[in-house]
Amino acid sequence: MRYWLFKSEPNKFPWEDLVAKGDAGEEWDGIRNYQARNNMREMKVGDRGFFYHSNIGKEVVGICEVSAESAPDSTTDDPRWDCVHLKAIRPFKTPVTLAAVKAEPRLAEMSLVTSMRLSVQPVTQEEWTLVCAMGDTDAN
DNA sequence: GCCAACGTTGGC
DNA sequence: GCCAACGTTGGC
Repeated sequence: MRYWLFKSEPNKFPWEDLVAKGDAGEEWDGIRNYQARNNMREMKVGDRGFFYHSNIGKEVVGICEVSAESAPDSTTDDPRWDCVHLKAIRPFKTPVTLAAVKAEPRLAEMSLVTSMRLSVQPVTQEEWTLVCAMGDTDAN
């Protein structure tokens, strides 16, 4: 299983909206960046991801799961773009802020720090475990 | 609201 | 294939 990080602006699609979708999950559409798309193409059903609120909050607020592998993005006719489906697993007990990530030397190589603008990022096992611990949240 | 970073587009 | 212009993202 691999780990990822998904960004969302909370005034467009907040964590609570993904929770409300339940097990049906949500198509993670609208990604128009090749690197982000390529990351989604590598995902398998059951992969886990952090759900990060950009702009407002700037913190990891929950854990989600890939519920369908990458398929054509239904919001466009452009065949270049496809995306996975996500469903919510559990919220973070304590959200982990970007400031906290930046303040942690062991997370200096995390994509959230090094590739700030990438909207779908890979996360290593070590980063996953550490960020979950910082958020007082079950990593599994 | 500003602006730096950076990805994409399109003229040449 | 280069690169300037442009648009978007996202932290501050």
